[in-house]
Amino acid sequence: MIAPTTKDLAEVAGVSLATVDRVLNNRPNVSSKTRTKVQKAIEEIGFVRNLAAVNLLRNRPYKFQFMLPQNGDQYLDELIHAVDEAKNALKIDMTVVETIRQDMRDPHVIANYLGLIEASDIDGIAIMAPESPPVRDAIVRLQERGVHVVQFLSGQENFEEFDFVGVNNYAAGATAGRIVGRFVGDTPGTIMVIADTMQSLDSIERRHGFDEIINSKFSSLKPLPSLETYGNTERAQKIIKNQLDHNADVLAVYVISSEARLAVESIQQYLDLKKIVLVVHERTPFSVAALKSEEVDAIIAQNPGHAVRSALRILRARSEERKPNTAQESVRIEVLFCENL
Amino acid sequence: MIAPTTKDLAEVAGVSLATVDRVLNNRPNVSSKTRTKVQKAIEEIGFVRNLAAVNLLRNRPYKFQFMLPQNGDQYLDELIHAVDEAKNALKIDMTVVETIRQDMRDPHVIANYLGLIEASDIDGIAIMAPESPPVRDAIVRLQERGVHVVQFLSGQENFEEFDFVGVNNYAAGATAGRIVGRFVGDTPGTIMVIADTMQSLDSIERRHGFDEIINSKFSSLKPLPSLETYGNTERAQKIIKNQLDHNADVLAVYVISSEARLAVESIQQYLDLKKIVLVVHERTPFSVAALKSEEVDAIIAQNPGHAVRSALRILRARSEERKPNTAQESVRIEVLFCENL
DNA sequence: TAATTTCTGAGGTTCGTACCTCAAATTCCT
DNA sequence: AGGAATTTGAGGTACGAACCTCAGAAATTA
Repeated sequence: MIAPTTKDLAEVAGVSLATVDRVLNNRPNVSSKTRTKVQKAIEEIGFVRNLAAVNLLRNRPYKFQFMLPQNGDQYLDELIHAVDEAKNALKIDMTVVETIRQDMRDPHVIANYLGLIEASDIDGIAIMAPESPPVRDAIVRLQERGVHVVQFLSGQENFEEFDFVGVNNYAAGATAGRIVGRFVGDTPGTIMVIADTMQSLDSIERRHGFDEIINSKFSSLKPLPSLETYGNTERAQKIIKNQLDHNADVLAVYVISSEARLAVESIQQYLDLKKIVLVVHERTPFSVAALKSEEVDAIIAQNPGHAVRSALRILRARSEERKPNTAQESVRIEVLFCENL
Repeated sequence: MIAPTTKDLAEVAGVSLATVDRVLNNRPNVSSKTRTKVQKAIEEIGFVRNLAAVNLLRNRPYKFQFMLPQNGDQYLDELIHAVDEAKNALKIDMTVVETIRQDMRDPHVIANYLGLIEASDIDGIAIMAPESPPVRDAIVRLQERGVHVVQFLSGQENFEEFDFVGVNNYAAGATAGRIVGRFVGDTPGTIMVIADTMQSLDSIERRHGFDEIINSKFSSLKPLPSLETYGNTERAQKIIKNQLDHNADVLAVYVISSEARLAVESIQQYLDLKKIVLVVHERTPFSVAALKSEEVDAIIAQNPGHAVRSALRILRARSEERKPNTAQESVRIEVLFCENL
């Protein structure tokens, strides 16, 4: 029942400890015959490296970074807080985490920063940056230099080849659609959709998922064209008012962006939030308060703490040349009402 | 930046390594003056045991048990599956997990089994057993014998003093109430509530939470008295039919138990599931299929994989004399629609 | 066959902590 | 002050894997 060691492995394989070591650590000068012999023995006795021993010998903490946006509102604060919590929890775990803030508006700045990172600086990085070709290339090169990368919450397209932590935004939008549809009931009317910007992949995917459900399941409802606030209150109010002037029958509002405050505070000027169905994304002090006061009807959220830990587990696994546990690492689309906060 | 070792600690405290060892491992024959000196040094330099070294030296896997019910349906299968998955994931982690099945109907059998466990047998156990005084006592004594215990999903009352993994059932019931209320809309009518048994604390708490929300927020709806199936199909059908005969205006059904199949299949005989609002607990193949076919409108779930990992992390932390990370270990009340499965 | 290259084995050291023994120093008690 | 009890120090071993060196065996080439 006791775990086999390299010594047992050597014995079973009929080779010396030195050879076992050469095979396990991919050192040169091993005949392919010997190599297979050892590998067969590994299978046979179910040998697994003793991580404690490896880490002890390593005697250097794993160093990971989180690259977060420079600008944001409450959801960004939540993320930063989640990273800080992880820092404390990982003190015992030979892991050092630091947060880097980047202006995400210019992909070249991001790509440039990534281009300067060497494997000797950090073991891995979790990147929350909008999709863009320069960033994508920088990530690929970064990985080639031996730095492990996790796409964090906001991903590059086609992330099969990268590790990704975050929700399926299409499904998140669809979930929002389901809730809006069911909560509104049978009354025909329109739905306002507000985003920070529709440039980002996240917003686009959420919008697609939302429309798909509304159109297929709740055809008495009509989603209006997306409004983009660009983080500007005046603009937000103007375009909202404009859309309302042309659509008197708005029954629901779906706020697509992760930061809901600006949008919600803007529509509040023109609509009675208690009379319409309002679905937003992400749990923040603002959205929670609005949910409790029943102005917001549901929050679609991805748990930042979970996401951060998940990213760290993946980076850790990659650094130790293990496969991440995929079952554990998928971030759930949470639906929050005021009862299950 | 490099982590301080016991050697550094000894130096700062102005004592020998042997004394540091005596303090760290609570050995006798240390003057209180010396003890405080060392403890102050620990604070000062922020010393933390190097877990890798401890585990290496320990050279024995942590052994944990999950005590699950003997009888159950699909949710039990999910739990067992989750434990099995954890087994594989933890091979690398010096952790051995085994599953024990117990007939949960007789508390004395459970208490008796727990009474035979010694700290030399296992390091910790996650117990999923209904509330009862003999079990409660057995757990207390088990802990006194040095075996770490986690209440798993189903807890003894007043679990402040015990570690508990699972959702707040009052809140889970309230969430179900919220969904039922919002999905039904304004039509007045009654709600059928079906449980396996109302003997268990879980069911009672869920029912309370459910009633609280329905009565306070959706007063046009009237929850009917709980029906108890006792896991018997014939009985279920009989009592359901009986209640329907006296209440023609059933608009919704809330299935309280973790195993929804029996109840849902029974009401299906008498009601068109697509016409009523149906909320059930726990994600199982059955409930997922029913959700997809839109017979079930929402699933309130606690993720078994998450719960299992959480229980194991707590047991591990306790075994290593660490504080569990409470933020991470709370199990969320998940709300599942067919879009966010 | 001899010279050369490639492979394998034996043995040592290191990481940080736990646990051990034994001697020496300090305190306590009469 | 003397003896006993308590407290402290010095030093060792062990855990499992990574990495090192060096000698010698085996295979390959000339």
